[in-house]
Amino acid sequence: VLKVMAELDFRPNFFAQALATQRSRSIALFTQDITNPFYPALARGVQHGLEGDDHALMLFDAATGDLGARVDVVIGRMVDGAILAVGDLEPVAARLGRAGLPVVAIGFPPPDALFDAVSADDEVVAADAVAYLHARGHQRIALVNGPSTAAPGAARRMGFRAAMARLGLPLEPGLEADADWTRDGGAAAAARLLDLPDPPTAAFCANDLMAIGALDAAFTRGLRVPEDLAVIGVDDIDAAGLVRPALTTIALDPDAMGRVAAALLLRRLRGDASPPERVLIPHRLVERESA
Amino acid sequence: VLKVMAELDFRPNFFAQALATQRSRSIALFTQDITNPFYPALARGVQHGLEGDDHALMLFDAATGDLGARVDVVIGRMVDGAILAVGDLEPVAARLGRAGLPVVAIGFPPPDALFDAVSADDEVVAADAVAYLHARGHQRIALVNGPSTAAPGAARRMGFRAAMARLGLPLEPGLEADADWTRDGGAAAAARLLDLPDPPTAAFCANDLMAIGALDAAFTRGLRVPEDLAVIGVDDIDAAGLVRPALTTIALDPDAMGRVAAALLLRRLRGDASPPERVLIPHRLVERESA
DNA sequence: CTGAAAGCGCTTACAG
DNA sequence: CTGAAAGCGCTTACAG
Repeated sequence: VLKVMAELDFRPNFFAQALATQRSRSIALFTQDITNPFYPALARGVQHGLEGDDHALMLFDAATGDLGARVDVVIGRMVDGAILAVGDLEPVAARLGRAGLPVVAIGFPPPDALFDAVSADDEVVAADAVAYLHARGHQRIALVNGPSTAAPGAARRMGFRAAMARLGLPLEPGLEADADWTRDGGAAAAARLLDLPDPPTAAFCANDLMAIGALDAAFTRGLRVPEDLAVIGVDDIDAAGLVRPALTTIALDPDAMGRVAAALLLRRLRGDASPPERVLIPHRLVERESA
Repeated sequence: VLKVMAELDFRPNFFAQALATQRSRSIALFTQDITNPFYPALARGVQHGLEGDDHALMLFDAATGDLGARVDVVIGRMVDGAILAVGDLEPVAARLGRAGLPVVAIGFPPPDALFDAVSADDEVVAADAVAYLHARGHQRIALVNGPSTAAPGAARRMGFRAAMARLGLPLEPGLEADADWTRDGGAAAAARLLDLPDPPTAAFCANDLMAIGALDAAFTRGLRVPEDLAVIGVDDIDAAGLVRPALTTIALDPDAMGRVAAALLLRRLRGDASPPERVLIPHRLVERESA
C-alpha cells in the first residue's frame, strides 16, 4: 500500500485531515509592514525557531487592506496559533483569543494582557539613545516616534520622557512628533522639527527608516549630520550601514525575537497553560557617524 | 439568525467549508528569499493585485528548510493556486501542476512551460547594462551572476554574452562568476575577479545585493568606484540609492510584476484555460554614481 | 421555497 | 489486531 502511495504521489487532503484532527499544524505570522526590513528578519527568526518541528509558517502582511478581515481568514482554525508583529495588537489579539487561538505578541502589550510577548526593552532602548545624545553634549533632543498610541511607540516615548526628565533636559511637547515608521513619514516629521524657531540639535528616531528620513530632511535643508543635527535610529537594518553618514542606531535582534516567539507558541500548542510570559531581548548601541 | 450569528461572532469553520467546496479562496506566494527587499516589494504588488477579490494571500519563504516540503504542505488543496518567485521553479511548478493547482511564475521559465509567467525581459536587462558600460568606454566587462542554471540567471547570462559578442568585446570564461544573489556572495565573486592578473574594469552584477557586495570588495582593496571598477546592478532596491557611491542599476518593477501575476492567477482560478501566457514587465536604467 | 440527507476525505473510538 | 462506522462542520443537489 505504501509503495502504491509513493508511486501515485499520494498526498492526504489537508482540509479533511485538519477537519478531523481539529488542528492544521500551521501557524500564522502577522506582520506590520513586510516592506520594512525588520520584518523579513523577524520572519527568518520565526522560521529558525520552527526548525525541527513540522508546523508550517504562513505570513500575513497587514499593511494593505483591512487587518481585521485578514485575521478573520485565519480564525476558524485555519492555523493553530499566531504570532503578532503589528502595531495595534490589542484588537487583533482579542479577536484571536476569543476564537481560542494561542497568540504571542512581538512588542509591548499592556500589563494585563493574557498572551505571551517578546520584545526589546523599549523604554531602555529610548533611554539609552537619549543618554548617548546627552553624553555628546546635546540638550535639545527631539523624538521622532511611530504612533505613540500603540506598542512599541508608547514604550519608546515613555522611555524618552523618563530619560529626559532624569537628565534634567527640557521636555517640550513641540519636540515630539508622531510619524508612521516610514522613511517619508520620518522626513516630514523631521522637517517640521527643523523648521521650528528654536530647532533641536539632535533627534532620537524610533526606527531606522524614519531616521533615514530625518537624514533626508537635513540634507534638503543643507544641514550637516551630525554637526547641525545628530540622529540616532533603532533597528540596525542593513540600510543603516549603507546610508551616508552611516547611521548610529540601536540594534535590536529580530532573529532572537522570532526564535523565542516561535518557541513560546510551540509550547502553548503543546498544551502548556502557565501564566503569560514576557521575555525581553537585549539590544545594543551601534556607534557610526550620524551621532 | 444572522443577528445571533453576529452576536456570537460566529465564523464558519474554514476547513469544513474548504472540504465541502473544494476550494480555499486563498493563494500562496513562494518567495526565494524574503530578506532580499525585492521580494517584499513583490509581495506588496501581489496584494495590490488581489484587492477587491476575496482571496487571501499566504507567503511561504523558501530560503530556510526544504522547499519541496513546504510545497507539499500547500498541496492537497490548502490553497487554490500559487505564485512562484523562486530560482529553481521547474521542479516545484511540476509538483504543483501534478496536484492540479494553477501556477504563475515570476521569472523566466523554459519555452515549453505549461504555466503563465511574468518577468522582466532579462536578456534585454543584461544587454542594456553591457551597452551602458561599453558606452562609457569599458572593454573588459565581468558578469557577477546568480546561479546561471536557473531563471533569471540563465537569461541574464545569455543576454550578457549576446551583447558582448554583438559589441565585439572579449568573452572570457574567467570573467563570469556565479554567486548566490547575496551581498556576501557578490563580494566573494568580485574579489576573485579583482584578483585576476588582468582584472575587469567594469562589472555587471545581476542584482543589487551582489553589486553592493562588489562595492565592498572594491573598497577592501582600496579601489575607487567607478574609476577603477565600474559597477551596475539590477533591481533598484532602496539600498541602491543609499550606498556610497550610489548604485547605478536597472530598476525592475516588482509592484507591476506582482499585480500582473495576481491577475493572471485569478483568471485561471475563474476557469480560464487558454494557452500559457508570458508577460514582460518594462525596466529602466537608473544612472547614479557607481558606473 | 424549505428542509433533510448525502457527501467532501480524513481520523479515531469501538465492535468483532 | 483488523475493519467498519461515526464524526469533524460545512455545501449542495434533491425530495417534499
